[in-house]
Parts: sequence; C-alpha cells; structure tokens
Amino acid sequence: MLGSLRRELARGLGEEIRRKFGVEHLPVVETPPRRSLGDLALPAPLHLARQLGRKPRDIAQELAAGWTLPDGVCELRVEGAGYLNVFLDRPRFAAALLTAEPFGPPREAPGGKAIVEHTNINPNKAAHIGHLRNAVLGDLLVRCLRALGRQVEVQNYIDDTGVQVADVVVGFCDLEPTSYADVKALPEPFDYYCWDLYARVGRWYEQDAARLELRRKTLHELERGQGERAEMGRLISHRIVARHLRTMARLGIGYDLLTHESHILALHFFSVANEQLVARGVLRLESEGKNAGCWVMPLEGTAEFAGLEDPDKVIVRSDGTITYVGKDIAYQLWKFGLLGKDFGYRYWMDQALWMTAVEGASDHPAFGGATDVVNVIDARQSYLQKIVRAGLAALGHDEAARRSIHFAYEMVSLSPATARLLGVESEDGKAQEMSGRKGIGVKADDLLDRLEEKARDEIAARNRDLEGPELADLARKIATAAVRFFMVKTSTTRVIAFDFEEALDFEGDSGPYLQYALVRARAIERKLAEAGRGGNLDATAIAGQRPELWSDDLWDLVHASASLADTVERAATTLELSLVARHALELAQRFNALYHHHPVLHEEDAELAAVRRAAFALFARALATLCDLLGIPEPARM
RNA sequence: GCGCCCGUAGCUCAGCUGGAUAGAGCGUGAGCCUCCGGAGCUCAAGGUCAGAGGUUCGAAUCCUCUCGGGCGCACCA
Repeated sequence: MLGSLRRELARGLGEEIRRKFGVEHLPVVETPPRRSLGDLALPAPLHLARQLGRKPRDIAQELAAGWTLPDGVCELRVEGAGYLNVFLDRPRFAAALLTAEPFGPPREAPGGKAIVEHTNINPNKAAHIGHLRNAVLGDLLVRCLRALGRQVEVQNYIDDTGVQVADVVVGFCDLEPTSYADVKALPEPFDYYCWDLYARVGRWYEQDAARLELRRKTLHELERGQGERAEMGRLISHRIVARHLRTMARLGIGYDLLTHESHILALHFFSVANEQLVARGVLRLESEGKNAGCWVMPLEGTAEFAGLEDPDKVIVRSDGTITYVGKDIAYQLWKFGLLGKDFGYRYWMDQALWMTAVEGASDHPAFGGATDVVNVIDARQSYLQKIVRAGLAALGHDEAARRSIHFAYEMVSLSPATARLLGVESEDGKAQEMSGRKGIGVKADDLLDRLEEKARDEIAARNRDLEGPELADLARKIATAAVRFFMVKTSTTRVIAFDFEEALDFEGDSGPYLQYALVRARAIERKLAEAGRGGNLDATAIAGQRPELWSDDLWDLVHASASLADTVERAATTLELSLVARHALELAQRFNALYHHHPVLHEEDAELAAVRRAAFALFARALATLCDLLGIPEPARM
C-alpha cells in the first residue's frame, strides 16, 4: 500500500528532475526519523547538489514548486538540509488501506515455479536446533514467496545413502548386532536411540581405525541398494525421516516432495549428467598424482576459485562412487528440467506428501522443472555450492547457474551456559559448536517439550479454568511462536549462540510477545461486538473523519502497518528474512505502547472511537498476516 | 597461506541499498492494574559504533590496512 505510493513519488519526482534540470535520477524514498517531519522523505536534492553545483535546499524549493503531487498526498515541505518531505491525507489513506488487499496484485510477472529446498537432515539421528534454524528459515521463505504470488515447490532432500546413515547401519550390524526385526521393533523415540548410537560408533572407530573398513563396505552396499546393510539403511532412514517430519509438523512445517538420494543413484541421474560433463570437457580423468583414477573438475584459472591449495575437485572417486557435488549437479540439473530424465513418484506413507521412487504411481503432480531454485544450506557449505553452480555454468547453463541461489545462513552454536548444561566443558566464555558425530547438541524435540511445558505453566497460572486438550493446544501454539521467532529474529549472517534461558523467555523480543499483542487487539474487537458495537468498519465514513482525530501515535501504527508488503518483498529479494520478524515486533511494540491511551469501548466521542477502532483493525490485520508468514499461530487466549 | 562471516550499551541484537538527535530486548534502579488482558507499559542510568587512514557537503554504513573472534578450503556431507 505504502509501496505503490513510494514508487509513484519516485517516478513523479524523477520526471520533475528531468524536466527542470535535464538530469536522469532515480530518487530514493525514505521514512523520516520523526513523524513531525513527514510520512515519506525524498533526499534527492541532497544527492543532486554536487552534480548540479547548487545548494540542496534551493534544488528542493525549485522541485517543490509546481509539482503535481500524487493522489493522497496533502502536503509537501522542504525540511532539514534539503529533504522533500511528504505528508499524507491520514483519513483517506487509512480508509483506502481498510479496503485494500494486504499484498495487492503482484508487482512483477511472477515467473515460473520456484523450488525451495530446505531441512535436508541426514536421516540417521534426531533433529537438533541447528536443523531447526534451517527449516524455519526455509519455511518462512516459502510462505513469503507464496504470499507474493509465486508458485513454490518445497523439497526436502533425504541423503539416505551417505556416510552418516552408513555409520548407524554399522552400529546396528557390527557394534551392537541387532536383527532387522528388532530394529524395526525398537520403541520410539527411535531418532533419540540413533543419536546415541551414532556417537558410540564414532568413538568405536577411534579405538580401532581398521573398523572404518566396515563403513566403506556399508557405504558401497547403500549405494548399490542391495544386501542386508542396504535393507537396514532403508529401515533406519525411513523411521528417522518419519520422526523428522513429525518434529517439523509440530512447528507447522511441511513439504511437497521428499527427494531421496538413493533414487538419484538408482535411476542413474549422474550417468546422464556425467555424459554431458565429459562431452563438454568439464570433467577430466586423472591418470596420476593423488587423484589418480578419479574424474575431477578443474577449478583453477577462475577468479572465483583463486588461491586454492588443490585446484581440482573430485567428482567421481577412484572406486567409481560419486561424491556429493556430483550427485548435487545432477539433482540441480533435474530441478531446472535440464537433465532429460525424471523420478518416479509415490505417496509418503498415507499422508498427502509425495516422495521420489524408482517406479512410481502413474498419476502424480509435475515436480521439478523450475525457473528458480533456492537451496537453504548453512554457510559452511558455501564452497561446495559454488562448485555446483560452476558445474552448471560449465555445461553452458548460465541462466540456470544465475538462478540457482544458495541461501546461506550461519550455524547455531551453544552458549557456554547451555554447553555446560549438556556436560560439555567450554573454553572460557566461548560458544561451543554442536557435533552430531559426538552427540553434542540440543535436540529439537527436547527444546519443544521444554517450551510447551513452560507455556503450559504460564497459561495455567493465568487461566485457572483451562485444562486438557485446550491447554495443550495453546501451549503448543505458544511454544511454536517462541522457537520460530527465536530462529528468525537475528540476521542470517550471524551465528546464533543458543541459550536455553534466552530461548525460554516469553517476554520482550519474543514470539509470545507478538501473540499477546494480537490477542489483546482481538479482545477489544470482541468486547465491541458483545456490546453491540461491532460489525464492519465503514471505510467511507473513516475517509471523511477530521484529520485531527488521527493523532501521531495512532497514525504511526497505520503507517507501519501499511509497509507490510514492502517489507516482505524486501525480505524475499535480499533473503534477509529477519526483516519480517523485526517488522512484526515493531508493530506489536507500537500497539502495546499506545493502546491504553486510546480506549475504544469507553470512548464517548463516536468519531474518535471509530478512528481508533480502524487503526487497531489495520494493525491487527497486518500483524496477523506477518504472524501467518512467520508460522506463528494465533491463540484464542493465553 | 587463501576465501567467507562477525566486531555497535554490562549481555543478546537492530540500524531500512551514505542522510535528520545511533535504537530495541535482557539485566540494573524507580514507578504503573476499582478503567477494552501486567506474557504489558512509563521513566532513569548505560556508547571512543574494535582501531587507524581515506572518499564525501555528510560515514556505524563505502574503500584500504591493522587487531580480535567464528567458519570453510577431503576420494565426508
């Protein structure tokens, strides 16, 4: 809403500048630091001063004179060093906002399908809070893109043939021999059992390096897909994925397709990709040196990969197996519909979720074939993702390489206090990295359990009458809000040092704070309805109210609510998703700060009450929309 | 050695593609519930924006260097 006005102002002023000074300039539109200065600010005169060799204020005066302003602007002032500040017609703007769609029509042609890949947890142990950051960010991105009109396909990549699964297979087959039937019969939580077993296998290898031969043997069987160990691998992977999906479902996170690495192998995706890679001369068979017998991708000579110790990346190992990068190039080609080969598909268990298959159902939705691909993968894998991109480009798929985005975010480590809680000694005051291999980390379900328990206590203390399923449901909603907000409130470029005490805090910068503000705004509306003063807001009447009724603080709330679409769009384009969380927080803070100065139910002046009600309605709609994007559920009470 | 990320209040973090008086939360101190929900609000204290140069009318923001911290640079992913 505010966005279209910003664009109109920028375009209008640009024309004015061209007409009066004969210069091409694309004006930026800012928000002034104080409302008394205006609703929007155009610093163009400051930018033009040097080029035109004139004082900014003079330029501003000249531009202001005779400029026909866009509809809805009621005043233009020259402020400060030479800003052109715009004041909006408050009643009319609020009225227009009341009847507008939150996101309006898509600004640009939405383009084709976008594939977002996230979660991607190795199916060999329980999900931890690092995986949670990935899934929560990925899911937020998906929700933002969909809100902006994009068609999105969500994929969760299951590496069911990798070393990590192999290690747990070794655990069940060699370290603690357990029959297939017994593994199948192990009680839940199966992922917790594997978490410990995986760590034990790691220590077991350390005691005798010869045992690593078992890992190699297992890995080969997993890749071939045949034999006892492959069967065991499938069982483990299946049971763990079921647990991961359940964990994510607690947070409202879901997927369209589970892509299995085993199917990429079984359907020989890489062979097809490999033909192209060899034909194009992207891969080279090494006959000597440390990479003898391997197919490598030479990276030297490009600025992007300058300064590497070893300028060659192994794609096919000397034993004929394929590295992760090789598989990922093939997978990436498939995502863009460039491989010339497709998976089979079938339902995952009985849910409305699809998974890849070797031979699948005859009738299934079309997967893959996207125009844009976003891979949500932590920043430690940037180097590998760059190689995958370079592979696409080397095959001549420059467009696909350009549209292949690695959404890199920093990892989650443990605060010293939390590390100590887990029995890990941390060096003086330093954060401790998690390690699945060592079994060091906070499990996602443990965190959720603790959050729900705390939420239940907090709710029960405030609402004595609540119990049973209703209480459990509210607790789940509040726990979801807490963890999801925690994971997205900080910039993606920053390492999160996870701290239990901070994560369990429902006050201040937190998900429950947002929920509380929303619940309170809803309560006002409910009370009005109970008093027979509810019903639809009359936009025409609002538009005609005296502007003085819109005090600055109420107007600020509306102003902030109106930049929702802008913020979401900026977040989606820059992949700085914390903007969504921060905007929601800003709205909630503004509302909390002012609502008790602006009674609605007890206001005798009907016009003033109507204005306040409209402001709160606009706020509630904006915050509810943002919470929806953030995956923060709205509790009926709390 | 090379590459990426970070350094802003005691702690955790914002600071909108250079702009108006650097802001929140936690913590600390003092207040606010006969009045639409106190998971809230108000006020106070708290800053060499790591450091040094440079560009600019203007730098926390851009450039260079230095110092700290994190993470990468496998026939693991």
